[in-house]
Amino acid sequence: MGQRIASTATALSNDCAHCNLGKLCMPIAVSSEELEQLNDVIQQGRVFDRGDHIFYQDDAFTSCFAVKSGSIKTYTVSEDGEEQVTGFYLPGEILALDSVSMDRYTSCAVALERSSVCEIPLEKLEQLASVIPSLQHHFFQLMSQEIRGSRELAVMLSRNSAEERLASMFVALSKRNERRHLSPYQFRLPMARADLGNYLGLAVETVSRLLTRFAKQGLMDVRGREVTIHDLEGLKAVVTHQTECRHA
Amino acid sequence: MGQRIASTATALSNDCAHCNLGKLCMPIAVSSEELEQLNDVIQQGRVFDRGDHIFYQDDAFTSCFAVKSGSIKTYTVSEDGEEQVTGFYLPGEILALDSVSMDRYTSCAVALERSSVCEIPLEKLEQLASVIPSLQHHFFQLMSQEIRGSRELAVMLSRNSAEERLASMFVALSKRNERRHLSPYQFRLPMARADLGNYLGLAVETVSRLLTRFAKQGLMDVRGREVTIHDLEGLKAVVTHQTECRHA
DNA sequence: CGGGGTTTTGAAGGGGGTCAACCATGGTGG
DNA sequence: CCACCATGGTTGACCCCCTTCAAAACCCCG
Repeated sequence: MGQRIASTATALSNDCAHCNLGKLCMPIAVSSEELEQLNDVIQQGRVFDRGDHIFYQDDAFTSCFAVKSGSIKTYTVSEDGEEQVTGFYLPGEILALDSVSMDRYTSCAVALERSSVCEIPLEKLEQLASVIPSLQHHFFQLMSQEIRGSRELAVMLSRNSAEERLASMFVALSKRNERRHLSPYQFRLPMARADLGNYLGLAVETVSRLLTRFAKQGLMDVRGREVTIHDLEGLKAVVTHQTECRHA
Repeated sequence: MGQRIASTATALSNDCAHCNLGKLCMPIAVSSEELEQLNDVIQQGRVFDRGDHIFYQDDAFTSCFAVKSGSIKTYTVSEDGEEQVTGFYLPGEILALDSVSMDRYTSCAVALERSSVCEIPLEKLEQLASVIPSLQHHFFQLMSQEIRGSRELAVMLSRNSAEERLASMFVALSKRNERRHLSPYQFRLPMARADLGNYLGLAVETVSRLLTRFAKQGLMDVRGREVTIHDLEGLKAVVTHQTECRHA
């Protein structure tokens, strides 16, 4: 590992070595020379305001994106204009891996709050990955994880009740915050209830009703966008215990 | 039992260049020298009988597998013993891409009929992919497609009615048969109704009821395992037209 | 303070799950 | 060759979870 403390390093840390995320998105052991090459490929930290789009569905595909700060929502628009939320991305996570095999983006990506995003041009990345085996390996891993994640989501959406889906979502959000060394018990909800419902295949009303139920059960609490999880284990129990709860 | 491609001289084609699938699973332009290297990596055509397992959940992960003939079902087993079907794989398709980032397989894989399967040791493949850029590129594409496929599945399972899910499944099966240059209108259903239902998040009874409904509507027909699609466009219409059908 | 979007709450109705029974099919052994 | 049984598939009745429709409450910012 190289030295992390450099006198010239600023809050604007304009390369992967000094990214405040540590190596969350690129946790690979690369030499400093290789890291330099990676920096030539990755364009650091473009900023998007709330509501700004990183890319639109059917735009020509060129790059994947890593979230540096803030949060991003991806969604598709069907021919009848219906919006379908396909994912939420937090710092350290990578967007558009599902578009790699297409020449156009398969979804829109919009900032849910002021966010900073690094661009990873795929062509250059592939060239570099041929030269740095560990980088190739890492991208295989990343994509494989993405496959597993989507597959687990599919299973959850097909088998679990509304209650289980929502609990599972908050458990996942909690876990993702912990990964970033933030509190798994208290965090800001980046998306609206409607987005949550849309993503989970539930009506907004159902989401709302369940959140009040969770609150009454002492599991968690959402005031506006401020989430407080009182009983993480209890939430996890809701996810797995298929419909065993009595609603007295 | 009456499989078309079966018993004749397929055992002789012991390399990718002469595989009767053409380049369905490895549609890359590689030189003959490179193809030879690929053959050194890929172990051709091990045969599994109906019910045989290619791998089990939690086995040490070493390889992905390409289906050469037959059909494979993947499924997970939860701690309470429930089986969850996660995928069906036909000739030219690749299994276990979701386990690449794990040291153990995340699901079981079992042959639904007598099947032949090529083994692709991942470590060797990664080494080769570093040397052959088009191979690396192809695997990125493959995995990206897998991500997109799972994500589409998730959306379908979360938003579509039972009718739409099942219609969508048969449209997909039809497409996959067409890809293999087989009839998109007439094929053998490799899996049981229960597997279909489990995969789609439906009760067996629902699958059965819908199939008889589709038959009454003149859309398609399933006698035992023999599928005949009478009105492919009609089926596609069922998938997209969210709940517009009148059930007279 | 007022307006629009978001969230919550209530009532009603349907899609699909569950339970239960019946039927079809094919493999097996006498 | 057929009786037998096991597995898989079909059909019916009932009921509950979740969606839909409707409206009130809330909240954030101008």
